[in-house]
Order: sequence, then structure tokens, then C-alpha cells
Amino acid sequence: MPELPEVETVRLGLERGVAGRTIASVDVGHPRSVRRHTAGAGDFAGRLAGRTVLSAQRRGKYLWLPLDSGDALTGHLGMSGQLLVVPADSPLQKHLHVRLRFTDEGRELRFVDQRTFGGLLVVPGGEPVPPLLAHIARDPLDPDFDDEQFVERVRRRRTGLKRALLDQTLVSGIGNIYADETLWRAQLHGERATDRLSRPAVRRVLGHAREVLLEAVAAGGTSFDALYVSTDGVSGLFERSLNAYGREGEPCPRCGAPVRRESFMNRSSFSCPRCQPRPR
DNA sequence: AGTGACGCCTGGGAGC
DNA sequence: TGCTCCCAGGCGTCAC
Repeated sequence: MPELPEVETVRLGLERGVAGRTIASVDVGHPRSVRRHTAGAGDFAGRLAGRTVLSAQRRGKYLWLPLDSGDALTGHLGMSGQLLVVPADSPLQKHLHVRLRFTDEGRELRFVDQRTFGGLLVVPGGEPVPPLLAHIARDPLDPDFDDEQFVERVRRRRTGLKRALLDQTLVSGIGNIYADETLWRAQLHGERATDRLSRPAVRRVLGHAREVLLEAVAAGGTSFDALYVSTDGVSGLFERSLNAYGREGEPCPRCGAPVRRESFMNRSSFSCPRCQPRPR
């Protein structure tokens, strides 16, 4: 469930917790967590030891730490990944897969991941973005996000609006939760055809997405359980602000109709049957 | 090239 | 009580 607000909360924690520090050693406990590092866990650890972390960056739901070697430690939290900055003697988490210790012997960085959809890898380049992430679009909170280009690209697509919002090559950072919240605010059904939306309608959708993401960042993200937490292990508070997602049967906060749940792409979509009628 | 389906994972909860 | 089944869903890969 980590989407932009959750990943941004983690990025801030990494900026505060590990930027400027030098990595001493790396332990990979679960090879699956570094499966995208094709040269293997040994190479992964070797490229990190002795390197200094320059900063913490994010593109969409990807994070990376540029290193003084010119490489970048890159990560994706997937469904259940956590990057924790914790005292070196704190108890080992059940699904702890990667540990990074620092030369100052202070707090260490731990990658914990129950479902192992997430992972870490070291890639060349980090400025402005590692080539690995070149296909990921900017997010709506990025000052360089091009609103009009987005509007044109969406209207050229022949797909449903929710699919477009979830397409990280069109706009990044939005997942199932914030897509549903954006559509609820825009009062549009996710299956509305993108090529039949007017330019102002797409602009309004983008505006709602930006507002939802901004409010969620301010709340420290959304947490349903202990799976999503900040680098300090703290849960986000946005869950209480959700209007549609996860609220099947509860009254729509706008019109009172019971929120409906529909199956979509092997997952669930939540919407108001009255405010967001299905197209045609 | 754009579009959409599929598989990867584990723990918690429902149902029997 | 213990078993089975279902659900959560981002993204790389692949087929059309």
C-alpha cells in the first residue's frame, strides 16, 4: 500500500537518518529482496561498503540514495516493504531481509518486507534520476510536472480513467487507494473512457489527485496496519480521511448513498454509486 | 506502440 | 480446533 505519501514520508526519514553517513557493512538475509540486483547479493554488498550516502531522492514510489561512488542504492517498497532507521541493538524484525551498518556505529538501516514484493538494488547514476527509473513519470507534486502534457496524453489513451491514474508512465505515485480517493473527489467512475473526457475534466482530475496526495503527505500517509510505517516505525493518520477506499456499505460523505465495491484488475475499487455513476 | 492479463508473495480472517 | 480459501496490490514481463 505504500503510495506517494507513504514513500515520501519514508524519504524524509532517510534524508534525516542516513544522508551524510558512510556505510560500513551490508548483510543480505533474503536473496529475494535483492533479486533485481542481477550481479548477486555479494556484488550488491560490495558496491555499498565504504560509500557515503549523499541524499535521499524519490520518483513516484521509487526511492534512491545517491552515493559518492556515482551509484545509487535504489529501492521499492512493493506492498509491504519498510525501511527502518533503528538502533543497532534493537530486536530483529520477523521479516528483516537487509541490514546496513554505518561507520559511526549509530542507527542502522533495515529493509523489512513481509510479502517480498519490494526490493533493493544498486544501479549506476542518480542525478537527476537513475536510468533504471527513466520510464517513471514525474508525480503531481513535482514542480516540473507538465500538466498540459499529462492532459493531452490521457486524452490520447484509449483506456479507463482509473487505469490511466495507475499507469506510472503517465503520472507516478498514485496507487489503488489514492486513485479511488481522486475519482471520488472528481465524481467520476474509474471506467470513464479517457478519450471522451474534456481537457477541463482531465485538469480537474489532476487537481483532485494533487490535493489528495498533498493532504496525505501532511498526515504522514495512510496506514491500515503495521505494514506501512515511517522510518521510525510510526503509522500515518490519513486513513481516517478516506472517503471511499475501504468503506464498502458506509454512507458516502457527500450524498449518503452506501459506498459500493467493484472488482477491478484483480483488486477492489470503491466508489459512490450516486456521485460516480458507471458510464453508459 | 499501446493495451491488458498474469505471476510473484505472506499473514490474517472467514467459513466449514 | 484446524484446515482451506480468499484477499490485500505494484510492477516487470509477455502476448496480442
